Amino acid sequence: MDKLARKFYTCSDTVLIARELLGKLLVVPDFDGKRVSGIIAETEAYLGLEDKAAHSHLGRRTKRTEIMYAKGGVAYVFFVYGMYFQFNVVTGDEGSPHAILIRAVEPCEGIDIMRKRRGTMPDKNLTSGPGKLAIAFGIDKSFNGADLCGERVWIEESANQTPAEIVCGSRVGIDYAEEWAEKPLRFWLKGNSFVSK
DNA sequence: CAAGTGATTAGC
DNA sequence: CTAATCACTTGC
Repeated sequence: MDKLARKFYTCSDTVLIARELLGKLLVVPDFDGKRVSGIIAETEAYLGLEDKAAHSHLGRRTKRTEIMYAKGGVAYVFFVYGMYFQFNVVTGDEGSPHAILIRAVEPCEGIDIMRKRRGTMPDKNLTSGPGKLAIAFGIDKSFNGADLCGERVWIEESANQTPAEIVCGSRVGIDYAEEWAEKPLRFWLKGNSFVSK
């Protein structure tokens, strides 16, 4: 399967891309070249300047948020709560700081590697949250800025994509964002058991 | 339900 | 410089 092309990330609306990412395959080859992959089951859109929940709200530009201003199709990885990395996809044109947080995936290839990284626990719990999937995929700060058209991490069409209904709701963990906290910018595959709680 | 954990940020 | 906060997870 081919990697999604640059224009997928730059030539449409962030909210639309957040929906389209569902059902696609997130792929990270490990050092052996062995693939670790999962079907994207849950995403959240963060909309640049106006979104009070976004790190780039009001054009805030710091060392951390700098990569959000890059051209779409690169990774934005940040560290939070002293323990967890969050994997985001930057979208839009250069200078437009939009991003999509990948909140959950359904393990596909390399499940043994994921189990090893996450330790003993039910498979249902391997990648059912943004911090968990970063651990399972071995995503850390060094992935920040990685080109999704490169060799480090990418997204491709899923071969046996079973059509599923997409539903939306409010985003989680952003109670500080006032009226933006309730906007329906979180999307997931209906009934998928890997969607975070 | 609450603690843990440390980078990041805003505010002196 | 210091202190508060945080796009979460786990274990009590």
